[in-house]
Amino acid sequence: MAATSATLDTVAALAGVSRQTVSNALHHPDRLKAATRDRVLDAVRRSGYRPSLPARQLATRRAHAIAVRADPQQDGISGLVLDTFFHGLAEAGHDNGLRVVLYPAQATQEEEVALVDDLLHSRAADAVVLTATSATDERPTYLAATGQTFCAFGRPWGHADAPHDWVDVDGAAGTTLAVNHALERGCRRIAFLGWPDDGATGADRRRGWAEALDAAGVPGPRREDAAVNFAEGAEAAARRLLDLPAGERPDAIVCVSDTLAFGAHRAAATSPAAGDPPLVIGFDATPVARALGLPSVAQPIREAAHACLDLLVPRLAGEDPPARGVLLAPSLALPSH
Amino acid sequence: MAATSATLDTVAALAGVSRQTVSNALHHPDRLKAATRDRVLDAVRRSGYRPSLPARQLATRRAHAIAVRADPQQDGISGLVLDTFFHGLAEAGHDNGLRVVLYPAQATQEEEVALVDDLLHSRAADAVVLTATSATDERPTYLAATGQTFCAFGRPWGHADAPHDWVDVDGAAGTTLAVNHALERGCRRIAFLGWPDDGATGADRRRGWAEALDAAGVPGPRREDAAVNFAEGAEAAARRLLDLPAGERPDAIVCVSDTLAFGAHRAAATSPAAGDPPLVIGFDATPVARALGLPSVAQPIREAAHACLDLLVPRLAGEDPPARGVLLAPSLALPSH
DNA sequence: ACTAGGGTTTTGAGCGCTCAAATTCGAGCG
DNA sequence: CGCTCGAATTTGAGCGCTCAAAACCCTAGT
Repeated sequence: MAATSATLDTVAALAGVSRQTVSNALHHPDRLKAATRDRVLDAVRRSGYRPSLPARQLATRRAHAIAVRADPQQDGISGLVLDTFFHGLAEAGHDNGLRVVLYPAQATQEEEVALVDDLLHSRAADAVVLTATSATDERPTYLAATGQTFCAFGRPWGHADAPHDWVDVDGAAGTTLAVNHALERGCRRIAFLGWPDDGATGADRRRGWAEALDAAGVPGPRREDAAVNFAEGAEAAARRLLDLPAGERPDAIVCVSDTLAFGAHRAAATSPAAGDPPLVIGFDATPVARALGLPSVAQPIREAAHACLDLLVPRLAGEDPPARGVLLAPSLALPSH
Repeated sequence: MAATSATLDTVAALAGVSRQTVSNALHHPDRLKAATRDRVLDAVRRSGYRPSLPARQLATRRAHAIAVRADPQQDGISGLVLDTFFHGLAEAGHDNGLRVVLYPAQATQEEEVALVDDLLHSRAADAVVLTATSATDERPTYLAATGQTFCAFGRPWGHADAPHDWVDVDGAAGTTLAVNHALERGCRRIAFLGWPDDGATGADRRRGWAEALDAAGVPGPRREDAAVNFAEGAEAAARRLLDLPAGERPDAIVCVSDTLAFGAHRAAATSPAAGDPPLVIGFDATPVARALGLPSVAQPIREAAHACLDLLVPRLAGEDPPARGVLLAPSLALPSH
């Protein structure tokens, strides 16, 4: 309508009240007499007023935004998880009046920390959501030390009771689900196909497998093998398992990722079949697992994003959130038919 | 250092100059005498000064940010494309002093347009990058009509010479690459597996296939079939092609997506092999294609993101960008071994 | 009628920056 | 040696909002 967009003063003049009254009508309607409020809100409508975010940011000294890292790329079959996380964040942020700003991943941790520091100090964001955390990650330590507000997606593996907020998915619970599913399907020799490195995430998932077998009191030797997230390697590793003598040949393979499950599936399909092909179970419920018809552990990514905001929102309001860390339970995605 | 963070005035006092001189040292170093500039910059360093983004936004009436939609989810095997696009945007934005803010996809186009309108008017962003555009998309029309600054990732299919900036990947060129690769490998009966709908993107890719065959002057009947982005359907469709009599059976299948390629690959593997299995070529170069060892057309997503900014940056500066639309050439990703 | 007292509304003072206009400085020239 | 002119720097004003405190207005109590 107007040549230049409406401001509080414009609306105030239109409604015959003061600037502050308009602000109150918008943010503290209870402070106003009903008649005034309605009159003002009507003026707001007629003028097409839109509050200026920058002005609000400046006055309140808050960005009303959170930052999250944009990863350059995701290897392996498990992509698209981050997409979902971003959307969840944007959605939950929107519900809380927080925008989500992306920052590009940097080559080194130092650069990244500097960039985050900058975002926070220049008031482009009030808090950061850290993704892709690992045991050797310096970022949480630094951010915590400098008193920044943040929430990590990933447990503070290295530092057991690190003093910061985090959200994670219970990997062990996921593999336990997988094992129990295999048991229900009548499998008894349930092998594990993991990652060769000793990363915390992989160890956690392996533990869930081992504990589930313990709990079920399954006898017999326990087989496992490992490969990096690469289909060929996984296929070879799975084949080693399947080439075991008939009595020891696994009838199920619980995999630490869908990439490995993909490899295992190929091995199973081409293995000199002695009876039924083994049940292969993946992790991450990617479209690949779905396409192959493999069961796969599904992480509640959207919920994780919302959980991050549930921690961050009170924190930004100066209150303590209900918990320091949130551990979410995954589910098992079964093939649709 | 300081209890409250440094501002221009803090630094100015420290360096014994005025506020504006500090600002100039930062943004227009040429306006200052070298000695002054150095002295000021030193003071900036010592004070740990960080410019306040909101203050700058308010004064310049620009957000120095662009908005992009966070999709709830991507169906099919082609995920991760968006991840890469986001990262490219964040990266290119960072290089141009623009932040990237995410907005959650809305249920309806009206809601989405309203949200975008809000972002732009509240000065949370100066421009929008539209993704997932289609022929029936009202968003470009509306944004153009209201004079908003934006760039679409996807050609303005419906409206041939729509008056807005866009970036897209040349799908026809991609399938042409695929056909030529198949020809080089000695294939002569090159079929096409497309989508059943008459979407512009699918039609474009199909055209590339047809034209490449024309150009090569390949004789014989031209076979094609279609399926939605779903592995089972694709497998069935591919099987129909492969069940053709020996002389007509395709020796290569160019697919409109990796999801379809995946299905075709399965059909090829189980088909009553008459000679060599057919060459299956996918589209999008997802990890699945890589894992299966299929060639696949790779879209230059990162470049597309950068191209969007190359259009938007001049536009935001009030100049005309070098071109209205940018059509990027894809490449063919061959299996690594 | 007169004044507390509460609820309602307005005023004043910035938040930290950038623009434009005004001022000061310093050399070059007659 | 004063004067002009351009370069270097400063000043003033304001971007549009929120906070706190002040001013206002009414109703109830005596």
